Amino acid sequence: MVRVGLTTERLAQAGAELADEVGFEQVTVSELARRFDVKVASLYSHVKNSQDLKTKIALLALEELADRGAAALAGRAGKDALTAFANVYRDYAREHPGRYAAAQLRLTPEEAAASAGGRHAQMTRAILRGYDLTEPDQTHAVRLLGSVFHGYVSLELGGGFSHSSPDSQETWSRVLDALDALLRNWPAQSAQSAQSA
Amino acid sequence: MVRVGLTTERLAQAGAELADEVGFEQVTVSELARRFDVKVASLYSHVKNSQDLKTKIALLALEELADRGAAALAGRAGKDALTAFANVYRDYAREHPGRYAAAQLRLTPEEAAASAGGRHAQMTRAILRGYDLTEPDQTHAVRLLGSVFHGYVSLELGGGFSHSSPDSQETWSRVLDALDALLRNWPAQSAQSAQSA
DNA sequence: CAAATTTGCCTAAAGTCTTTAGGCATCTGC
DNA sequence: GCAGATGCCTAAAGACTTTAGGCAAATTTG
Repeated sequence: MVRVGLTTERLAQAGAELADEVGFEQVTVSELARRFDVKVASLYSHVKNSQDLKTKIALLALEELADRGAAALAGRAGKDALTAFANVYRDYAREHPGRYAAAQLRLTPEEAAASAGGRHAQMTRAILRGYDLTEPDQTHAVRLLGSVFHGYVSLELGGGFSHSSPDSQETWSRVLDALDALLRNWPAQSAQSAQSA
Repeated sequence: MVRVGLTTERLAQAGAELADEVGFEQVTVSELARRFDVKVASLYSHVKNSQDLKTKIALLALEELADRGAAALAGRAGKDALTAFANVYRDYAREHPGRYAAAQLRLTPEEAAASAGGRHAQMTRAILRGYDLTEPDQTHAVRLLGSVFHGYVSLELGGGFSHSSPDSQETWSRVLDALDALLRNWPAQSAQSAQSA
């Protein structure tokens, strides 16, 4: 009975690799046990259940993504920062599709609070320092950027932009141009949206 | 042995309702059988397997969404069309979260071709008729709109915008204002993105 | 209208994954 | 080196998936 040295962290790490290989949906406690050449029940000392394992993979991915974002943002401002940060998301999703899917897992409020989610929001807000936005427009813009990054990457990963021209890279560049232009020239509230608000 | 009259369509329909109630991930052939008060194996005459069931729910959702989009677009143009179409996505996701999740299922190229996906793209392109964009900018804009709609709705559904001010409705209105402004004033390709392309 | 055929739902069974309970061997600290 | 804690094990039950083969109800046909 040789001990292989399971820990929660190693399981999350191996789970993340598994997710990238077979897809986050296909990550299973059983498959993970197989990879460690260990019986399934053994994992339950380190992980509460299957959901818990998935949550830990999600938290890992959020941390990695936040670390990369912070590195990309260091010493950059304005459009340069915007582009670098956006590319972090896109590149991460392409390199680690399973982890990226994991990062999309719906967390409970407590898990979310303990996650790197706050860092992500802070970093997005930091990008906006290079533009001239005050509250509440800044928050609107943070949410817009999050939506575009996530939405684009997620559609691209789903194959939405393949097999059609122009290629996805070109659109991505132009979308970032467009966002930069929009942030430099953020429109005042329209009469229409004023009545609905 | 009373026959309850199972058909593929009724299964997809009931599956869609189940998805809205318990979440798309939790949709299971077994649970569906229970709801029809029928043995599990009986469903396998109407549906190839679990994946096939999910695909059929996804196709149903895509059709419904396209139908609503078409209705919303009729007789509208410009920002009016943009807003109406965007609200279709958001409202559908809020009314039918399970179906909306289903619509995000990754389809095979054949399934995708047979889906309402093409209608969605056509309708988004129709919105842009109210703005002065020529190819390839039109395609870039189609992809941007898809990204924002999907990204926003998906983050909102995940609870990303709750418990913080301003409320999500206000941001949504301002995001649509911003997109309208952007489309009316689409930026030329920047020097930066020109070199990368 | 009855016989023949098709169709729909059934029973049975095997495989996989999840999760809990309890046991023994291996480490750790004194 | 011993006592206790820890780590991985066996065993077992419950749920979902999927296939194979059967009987009865519906439909087609003469």
